[in-house]
Amino acid sequence: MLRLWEDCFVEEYWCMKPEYDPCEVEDRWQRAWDSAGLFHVDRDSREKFFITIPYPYLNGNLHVGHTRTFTIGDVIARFKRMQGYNVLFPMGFHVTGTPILGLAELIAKKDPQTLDVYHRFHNIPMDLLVTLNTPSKIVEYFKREAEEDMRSIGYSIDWRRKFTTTDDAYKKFITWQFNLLYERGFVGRGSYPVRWCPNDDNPVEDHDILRGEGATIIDYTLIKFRLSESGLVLPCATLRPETVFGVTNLWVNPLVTYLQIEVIYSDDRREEWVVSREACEKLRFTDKRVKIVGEVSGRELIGEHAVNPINGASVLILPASFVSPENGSGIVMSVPAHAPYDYLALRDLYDVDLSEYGISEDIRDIEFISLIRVPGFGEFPAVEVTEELGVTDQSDPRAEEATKIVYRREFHSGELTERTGKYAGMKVSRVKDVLVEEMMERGFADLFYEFSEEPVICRCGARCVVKMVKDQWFLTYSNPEWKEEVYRCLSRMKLLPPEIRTEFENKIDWLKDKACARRRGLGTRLPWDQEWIIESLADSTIYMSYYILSKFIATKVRPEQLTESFFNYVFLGSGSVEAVARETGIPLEVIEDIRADHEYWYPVDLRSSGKDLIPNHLLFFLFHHTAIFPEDRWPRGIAINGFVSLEGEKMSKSKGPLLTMKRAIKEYGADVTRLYILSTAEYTQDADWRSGEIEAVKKHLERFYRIANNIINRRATTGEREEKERDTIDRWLLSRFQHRVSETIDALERLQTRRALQSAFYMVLNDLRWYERRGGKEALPELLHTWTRLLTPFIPHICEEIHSEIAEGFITEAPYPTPDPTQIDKDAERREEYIQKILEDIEEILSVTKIAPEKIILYTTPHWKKNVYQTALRLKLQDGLDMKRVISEIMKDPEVRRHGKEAPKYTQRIIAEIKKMTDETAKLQASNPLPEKEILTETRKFFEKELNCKIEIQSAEKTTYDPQQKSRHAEPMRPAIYIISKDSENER
RNA sequence: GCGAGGGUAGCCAAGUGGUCAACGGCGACGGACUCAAGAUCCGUUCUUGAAGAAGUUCAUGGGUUCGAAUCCCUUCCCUCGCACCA
Repeated sequence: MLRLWEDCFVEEYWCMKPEYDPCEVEDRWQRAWDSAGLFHVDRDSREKFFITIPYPYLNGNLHVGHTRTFTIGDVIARFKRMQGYNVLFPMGFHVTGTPILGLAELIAKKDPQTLDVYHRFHNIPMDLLVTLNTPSKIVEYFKREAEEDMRSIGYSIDWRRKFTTTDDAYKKFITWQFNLLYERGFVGRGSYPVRWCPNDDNPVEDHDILRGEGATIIDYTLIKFRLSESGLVLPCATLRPETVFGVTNLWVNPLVTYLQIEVIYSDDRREEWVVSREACEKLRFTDKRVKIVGEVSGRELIGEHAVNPINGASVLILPASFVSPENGSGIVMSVPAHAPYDYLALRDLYDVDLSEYGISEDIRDIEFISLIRVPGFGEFPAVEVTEELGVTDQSDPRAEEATKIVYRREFHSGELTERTGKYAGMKVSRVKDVLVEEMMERGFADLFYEFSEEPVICRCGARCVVKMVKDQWFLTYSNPEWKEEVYRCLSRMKLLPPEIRTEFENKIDWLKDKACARRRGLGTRLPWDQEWIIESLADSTIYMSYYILSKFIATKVRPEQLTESFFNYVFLGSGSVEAVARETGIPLEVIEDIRADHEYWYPVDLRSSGKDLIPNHLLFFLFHHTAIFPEDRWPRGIAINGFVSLEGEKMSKSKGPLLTMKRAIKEYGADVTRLYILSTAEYTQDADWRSGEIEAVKKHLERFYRIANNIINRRATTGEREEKERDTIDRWLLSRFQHRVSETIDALERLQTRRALQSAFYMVLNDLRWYERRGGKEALPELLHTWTRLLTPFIPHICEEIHSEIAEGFITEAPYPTPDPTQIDKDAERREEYIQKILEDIEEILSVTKIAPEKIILYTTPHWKKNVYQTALRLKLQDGLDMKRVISEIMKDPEVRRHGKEAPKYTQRIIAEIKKMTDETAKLQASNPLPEKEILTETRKFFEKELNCKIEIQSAEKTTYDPQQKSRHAEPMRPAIYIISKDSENER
């Protein structure tokens, strides 16, 4: 390697610019890579590595958040490429769905906020921005920009494979895929509750919501009590259907006017219900129809009796102020044993005269019914908790707290009692689903949906509701067998960081069926029901396989030739190639070529992505792969990284603040941006982009360039290099460097770009500081040669630039360094540590004593201490290091005996020190003790330069000058120090 | 509420049983260079210390251990996700 470097140098005239100009350098190398087609990869005999990053959604420019995820991918792609893999790193563009449509509309109507954000934060000139008023113009614009950005930051992407998710060929691919899913039974149809704006007549998404963004849909059970006389249904909404066994009465608010309504089920069953006006409105959006029949005042209901469907018990209807017509049906079932509100409301009535409602019974006679057993509580947990907290009445805010406590305890550790018949002994947490299902079957109950917080207001100003969307198509992710397959897939995958495995497992459990088609937006139509457009997360689950095909589109294959059998053959290997060739008209060799490419490249080895995609895209990515592909084509790895914030603030595409990739590159250059984003945070940690920090990174990179420049320059001007024996310091530098190399590789294998850069960049820079301080020079060219290669995946442009001065060819194609064990020199490392330690000690003494030194004398250890030290080391390695043994050993030595007083003291201290030592170090110290005197003599000049005073080396064995008897402190590896002050009288 | 992750010096952040007063970066301070500033380079940066040392630290309180930032438990706090939306 050194040869290469020299050959090139002696002859060629050095032409590297002394000042680093990122713009010029980066552009030049990007063009060079491109024209050499470095990243256009095809099937060959090498081992492949297929890495993908989720394609960006084109409703804006790429920003520094994308930059993080994509750059991590590029580093791995470049790293693997240099390691000799045939690396495929492709990119496409995601445009299906509604946001681009929405953006086009906003721009078309010149929405001021949108124009402002896209102008200021997305850096689009205003005159151009206003022309982006259709989805296709938006897609065209951002597609061009995104590719340009990714090129100008130096990503090693095979651009021949790019595509857009609305391309005809891609749509064929999606159609094939959905037909397959449908055939294989992964698609279902049913009704679905969604957040809905009645004014827009559309589902609302988070960003459509003005108020109540956090609201989720909660499913209540509606239990149908019936009035004893009229048979009217009094539906009671509850989150705890199991407590139906403990109902003692119902609650109605006497101040509310209820509606009597006719409820018509989709199968034409009819029932008459009594509910609040608000509840009636909510019911309009369910799959039932409602007709108002009349009004009933709360007062009228109170005093009547109703029948509990579960056990036929007759219960009294009582007044309660806590009952709100806004919640549920406006009628509440009362379970005083387990619900603090019910207990309080009942207690509040104890001394109230209810005769105005025609109630003559004594409320105190109502017996509480205990149906849940909880450890730590008696029969009536609600009563206990209420009393404990001292809740005064039903309007006391602490009633809410009491409710939470009881609910939580009962849910997690409660068990149903005999009172519940066949459910006795079941855990509360398990019984709900079973019970509800059974009650629904028997017509005792129904489902009812509510927002977790009210109100939810749409951007149009209307109040949103929960609507049942009928005949919705969905992917049946809840299918346990499907989940089982995904588990199997996951269990064999490499996940980075490893902690995210539980996250994935939890999310697999949690995943329910998911609607996969919408009425609005860009995308592919559902093949068997053209009314619907396939939802955009559903159409981007296995598209990585499409990259393999996309290379052939437009050159060898036309979209209309992409038939079902074509896909079945190239992706699944089913059918015959002859039949496909006949059917499609695609030449047989081309089909076989595509098939072979698929077999070669697939599966995906690593998908690297932001953490926001775990509960959706990445999960679907796994589900669909297991559904469509055979096991050997299932993904092999996923890596997750965190977000990027801007000076502590969250970025937002639609509201700002936002820093685009374009602007970052323009301001700092591609390599600085890469270096910064890779080194600022690791894995799932969020990175905070700070201009102060990136400026510092820029300076570091400039320093790197300067160092390289100096090395090259010096060589070039010196001309011939005299073959010099390597000094210890050269061996030290190269030895340290081997550790840096192995750590960098280890970190990269785990995708720890931050750790990798700490080692490959910052640590090496620091090593160089010491090296230079020690006067090292000779190892620099050799170091530079390997160092640039080590750094190439991170900062490829500057490395190419340096490399072009010292070697032939692209460094991008050069082999990645591997640690060279022959360069590891433990002695050199120990030597430098020894020197550093002495320097530190002297500096510490100087700073404490504030002596201006005239001269410093270093006394090396006396022989007898060396003996003790070696004996202790030997005994440690023989595993018998204790005071007694050491003493008895060393006392055999007459020389030691002569120091009989000091020896035990010293021994004791040295034992503690040596005990802490690793065996490896001990072995080295024992077998190969450092020649201290020799080292110090060699290093004298260095100390003199550093400390700016004279240095003298003496042996403690026989000193020539030691007025303060400092030499008695001398020990092996720790020479005694005596500092002679400039103002000292007793100078020699 | 449920789930996941986290709380380390002025700030960011590494560290998961001894080699840790704790990598690295920022900031701050000192020095070199310069007429000067900036840039650059070198060094210092918990406290105390007139000799290379000692003391007190890693959210909190307790425990395990010869030994804990690191393991176990308590409490407090922070971030993210909880869906049909990319």
